[in-house]
Amino acid sequence: MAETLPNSAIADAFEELGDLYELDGAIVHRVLAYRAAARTVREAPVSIAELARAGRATELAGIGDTLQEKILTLLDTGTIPAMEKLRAKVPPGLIAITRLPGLGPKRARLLHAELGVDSLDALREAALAGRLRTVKGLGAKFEASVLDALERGVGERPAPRLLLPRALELGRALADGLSERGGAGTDVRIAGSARRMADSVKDIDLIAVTRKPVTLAKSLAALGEIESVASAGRAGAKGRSHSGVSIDLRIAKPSQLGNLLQHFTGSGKHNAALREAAVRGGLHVSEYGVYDDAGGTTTTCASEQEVYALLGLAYIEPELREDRGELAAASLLSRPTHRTHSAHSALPELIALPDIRGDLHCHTVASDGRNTIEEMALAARERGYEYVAITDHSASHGFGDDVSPEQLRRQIERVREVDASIDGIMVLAGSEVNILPDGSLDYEDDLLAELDWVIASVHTAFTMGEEAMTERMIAAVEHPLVDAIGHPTGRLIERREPYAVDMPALTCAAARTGTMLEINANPDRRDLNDIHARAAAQAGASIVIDSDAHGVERFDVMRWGVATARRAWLTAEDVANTRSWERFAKLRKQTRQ
DNA sequence: GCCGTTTTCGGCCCGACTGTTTTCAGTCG
Repeated sequence: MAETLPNSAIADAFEELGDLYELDGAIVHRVLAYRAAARTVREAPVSIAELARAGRATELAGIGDTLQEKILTLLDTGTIPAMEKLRAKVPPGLIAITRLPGLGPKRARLLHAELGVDSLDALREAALAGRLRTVKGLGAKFEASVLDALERGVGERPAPRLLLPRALELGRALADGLSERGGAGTDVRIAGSARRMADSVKDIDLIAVTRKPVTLAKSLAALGEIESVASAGRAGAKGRSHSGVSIDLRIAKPSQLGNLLQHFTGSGKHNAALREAAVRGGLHVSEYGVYDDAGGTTTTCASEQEVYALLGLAYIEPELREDRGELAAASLLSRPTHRTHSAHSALPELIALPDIRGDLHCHTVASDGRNTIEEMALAARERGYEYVAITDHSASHGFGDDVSPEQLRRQIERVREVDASIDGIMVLAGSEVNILPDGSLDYEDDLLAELDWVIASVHTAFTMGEEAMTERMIAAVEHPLVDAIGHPTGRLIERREPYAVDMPALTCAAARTGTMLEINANPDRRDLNDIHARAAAQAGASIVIDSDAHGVERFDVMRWGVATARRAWLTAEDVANTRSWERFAKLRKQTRQ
C-alpha cells in the first residue's frame, strides 16, 4: 500500500504495540523491546521504510527479523495484524489510565477485569462510588490518590517543563543558596537532564557533600525559590519550586560522590545500558558503588571518572549519556603504537565554546534587531570573534521589519563602512532570506551575489505537507547563492512542533551541494536539534552554529548551540565556524568560494 | 522481541517508595 512512511509513523506504531502488549500482560522484556525499537526508529538519521525494503533495518540496534517483517507489513498493508488483534482485545482507553501516577499496566488490567473500567471517565466514576477499594490489593488511600490525580488533570496535561537556561539558572540559585547555608565544606552540584544540557527539563537534581547533612537538607525549605518541601533528612530533601518543578536534593558521602553524581546525572537509559554491560563483566553498578561478584566487595568512587574507569570505560561527558552508542565508543581498546600500548576510546573530543571563531547570523535595527551594525560588530569582537555576519530579514518578512532591495543595497554599504572603521573583526554583509512557499527566494540573484553570506530560512506557510515542504527547502539548498539553511525545522521547544520535512532528504541534499545547515543557538530553538545535527554531520553536511542575536547581549546564547552540538557528538572539526574566515571559505560551495 | 566472553536458548539493571500487606507486588526514576 504505502510506498513509504515517515520514521515517526513507524515509531508510533511500535509505541502503541508496546503499550498494548504491556496491557495484555506480555513479559516486560518484549514491551521494552518495542519501546527501544520505537526510539531507535524515531531517532534514525535515514528512512527506516527504505532500509527495511532493502532488508537492512536489522542492522540497527534493537531491530531484529521480526520487527523488520512488521515494518514491511505496515508498509504493504497499512497496519500490523498483531496490533489489530490487540486493539480488539485491549480497550484503548486503558493506555490513558496507565499515564496516571501509581497506575501501571497491572493495576489498569486489574481494574478492567474486576470493575470493567476502560477509560479515565469510567475510572473517575468507579473511584467516586468507592468501588476501587473493593478490589483486592487496593485500598482507600489508593482511591484517594487516583481521585486527586484526576482532579489535578494529570494525564491530560503534560507536566510543566523548563527550558534549559531557566533550569540551569534555578539549579545554580538553589546550589548557591544551599552552599551558603551548609557551611564550610559544602559543595552542591547540578545533576540530571540539566547537566546533560537537554532542551528542557522537568525536575532539578542536586547532589551535595557537606559536613552537616541534616542542616543542609532542612535549609532547602528556606530558599526563596522553593514553594514547599515534602521531606528532609540526612540523605537529602525533596521539594517543589514556585515554577512547579520538582527539586531533588541528595546528600552524598564524599567517598560516594562519584557514584551518586553518575547515577543522578543519568540518563535512565544510559544507566540501564551501563549496568547491563557491567553485569556481563561480573560488576553491579548502583548509586552506592560498584559491587564485584568475584571478590564480593563494593567499591565506592569519589569521582565519576573512577566509576567509568572501574567498568573499563573512558570518561563519558554528560551530554553524551543518552544510550546512543556512547558505551561502545567509550570501551578502552588497547591500540598498539610503535612504542607502547595506550588505552584509547572512540569517543569524540567535543567542541567547546572557545572553539567558535565567528557568528554568522544576527539582526540589527534594519529589521527586527535592537542594535546598530556597529554595536553588534563591537559586541561580537568582545566575544573574541574574528568575523560576524549581519543578516537582517529580507524583502517579504513582514511585521514592518522587511528590508527592501534598495534598503539592502544601502545596508551593504553601511556594513562596508563599519568593517573599514573597526579593527580586530571582519564584518560581513549578509541576509536571512525567506524561502517562499514555492522554494524561490525574495531577492533577485544579482543582489544576493553582492552579499558575503546568505542564510535561507522558512518563516511562512509552516503547515504545508511534508513532500511540498521538502521540495521547497531543497530548492533553496540547491540555489547556488545560498550558503546555509537557518533553523531548518522551525521548532520552538515546548511551544511549536517542527514543520513536516524529510530530514534525511534535506541533509543529503545539503551534503551534496555544500550548503551548510545551521544549529540555531537560540535556546527556544536549538534547531537543528542534537539528533538531526549528528545525522547531518555523519552524512557529510557542514554545520554552522549561530546565535541569531537580535541584540548585543544575545550573542551569549551561542553556548546553547554549542551544547546541542556536543549532544550531537560534534568536534570542532565538524563545525565550520570554528575556522578562520580563510579556512572557512574552503568549505563553502563552489559557487560561493 | 532482541541478542551472543552464558551464541540459536535463556537470559535480559538497580534501588526506593507506597500501600497494602504478615512478606510483597506494583510503580517509578
